[in-house]
Amino acid sequence: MANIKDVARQAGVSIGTVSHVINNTVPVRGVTRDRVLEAVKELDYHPNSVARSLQSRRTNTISLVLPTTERNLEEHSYLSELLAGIMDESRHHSFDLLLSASCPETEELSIYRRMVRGKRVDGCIITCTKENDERIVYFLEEDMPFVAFGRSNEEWDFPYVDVDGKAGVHQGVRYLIELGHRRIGFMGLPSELMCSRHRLEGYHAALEEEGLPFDSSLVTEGKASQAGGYHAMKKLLDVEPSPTAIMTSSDLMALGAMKAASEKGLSVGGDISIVGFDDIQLASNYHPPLTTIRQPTYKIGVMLCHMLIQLIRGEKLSERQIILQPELIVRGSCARKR
Amino acid sequence: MANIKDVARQAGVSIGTVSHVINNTVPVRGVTRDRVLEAVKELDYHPNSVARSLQSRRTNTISLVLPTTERNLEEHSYLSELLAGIMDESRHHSFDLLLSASCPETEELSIYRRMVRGKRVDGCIITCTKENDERIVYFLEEDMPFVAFGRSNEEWDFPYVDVDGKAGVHQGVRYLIELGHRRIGFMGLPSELMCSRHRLEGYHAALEEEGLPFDSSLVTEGKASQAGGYHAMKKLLDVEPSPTAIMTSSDLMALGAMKAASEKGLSVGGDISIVGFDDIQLASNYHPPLTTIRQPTYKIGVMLCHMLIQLIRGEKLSERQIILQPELIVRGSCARKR
DNA sequence: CTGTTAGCGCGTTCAC
DNA sequence: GTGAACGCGCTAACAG
Repeated sequence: MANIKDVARQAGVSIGTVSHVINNTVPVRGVTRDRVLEAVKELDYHPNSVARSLQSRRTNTISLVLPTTERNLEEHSYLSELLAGIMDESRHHSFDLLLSASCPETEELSIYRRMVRGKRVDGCIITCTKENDERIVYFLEEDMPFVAFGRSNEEWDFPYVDVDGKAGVHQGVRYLIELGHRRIGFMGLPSELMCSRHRLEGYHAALEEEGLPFDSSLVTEGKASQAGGYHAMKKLLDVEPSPTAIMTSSDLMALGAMKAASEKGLSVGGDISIVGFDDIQLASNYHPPLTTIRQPTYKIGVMLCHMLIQLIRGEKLSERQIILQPELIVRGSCARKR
Repeated sequence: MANIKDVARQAGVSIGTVSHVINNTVPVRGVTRDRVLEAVKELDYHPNSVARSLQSRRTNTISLVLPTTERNLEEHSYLSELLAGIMDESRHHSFDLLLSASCPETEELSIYRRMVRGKRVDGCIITCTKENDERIVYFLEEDMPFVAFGRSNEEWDFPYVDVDGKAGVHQGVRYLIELGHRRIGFMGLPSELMCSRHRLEGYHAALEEEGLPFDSSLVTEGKASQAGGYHAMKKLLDVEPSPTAIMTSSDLMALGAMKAASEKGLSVGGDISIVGFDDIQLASNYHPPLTTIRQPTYKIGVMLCHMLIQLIRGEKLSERQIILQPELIVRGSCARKR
């Protein structure tokens, strides 16, 4: 396989000259230039990206790490859209994407250490932020460019994009209240997740705003999967008096909840109302179509990636912390209380 | 950031020795060894993977390229499970995964060229194979290790894992026939995809086996998305006399079809029967639960990755071509014809 | 056992 | 404008 030396020999010039014409780093005389270009074509020469990285100390690669607890990605229901956004944007800037999942067995930070200290990537994107998130501490310590999908400790200054989950849930619950519901259940996420708290706050805020009492037996905590929603729903339906409406924390949970409700003979969007969160592709095509809180997931992916690349390039971010407002999408899974 | 030289200085040994203790390439005396290890710890030294790659001509990275036509990954409904399988297996072998999507705008092969000639990765996984697939030709020409999820031209010898789509569809259609259906529609995929043909063959084979006539107005071709299934279903329901059962080529299509049927006032699993293909997570949790042909997607991901890594390591594959048998999973979306 | 040295392929001064 | 030489951080071959 041809390297820069071969091209130089073939073109009858020196290595330096080849490098210059390839990278447009110094003007080269037309004739010489053409000779080089021709040699490049003839030999089908492509610069060795590894050697380039070694020299330039830049890999042109970013890393996305999914915190995974199970042997599947189901909980990351927004993944395909987020990925699409990240990939489109990174390709647009000629960056590659290294995808990893932290596994249950090995210590989570070890994977980052390998990436960061091993100079495997120029920057990282993380999701599912927690309070006192050790990944953030690590990146900050190491001065590694990164952006997070989600907030963490308020006193920390780091770049992130997040959705105002509190406002989103607030909207959803208020909508349910407007429909006449008084006993409204809430399906939360694992409490270590920051977004879990924000969404719970939204639930509290909406109840308070409307002067409704808080009943802890109407609140569950579980994974953002269908299984999670299914089990949570079973629990909520056993409460007496049982809720007539449920605010969930993810569309997948909502689908699981719908299943549990159907199995109990309840008609969703009739006997019981359910609101999702995310607005994944499926939501609008479900039966009944899911009323949900929309997150612009694709766009978030684009933003995250764009911010990270700016960071890597040493450019200043116009906004270091971005909080997007989600939007209530009314479809068919909710009904006026009867 | 510390490099091998710093460690050597700190430990009072030469860089060669440091390299040896790190890589266990040559036995080193206990005392020296310990001194080195201590220095490594003190400086929090991690070998620079780029430099390593340059030297070893191995990147320990594999690449998965998704052929994407749209700005999202919806058609790759099996993606999250396939990815999970690939990631688990690659991590298990300490390989990283570089994820790319070919975009509509740029020529598809250019992305591979950059990967292959630029020595960016040690091997590739491709999906959605076609006839005369130019990616396969390229990898073969370049002698680049790769495995495909799907077959291509029969005369080509390359490693792949595939599912016997013909047998799968055959099973599904036979099942529908056994339920008494006589007018059975088939939703195919874009015809350039190899799996599209195999599945269509299964449809033909089943009809023939049972002596049922083929009616081309009952066959559609479209994307493996909900939208694709939705539109296909609308078309099929307009045919006179309309089909009482539909065999689809993907679960997502089936869900879209179910939506279209519901909108027409048809009850799925009652008035009309629908069979999916894939058995994604959602299938069993849908309402009604989807009868489908199961592909072991996670396992396929593991196998693909494992084969590729064996190839990269120069090991012999026990099986170069693997065709898995799919399995009919009977759930609630089909009923006896009435 | 340990140290020295020559590349891996490329970008980049600095002379010419 | 162009070319020679050095160095990025590491491994491997060879000497000691």
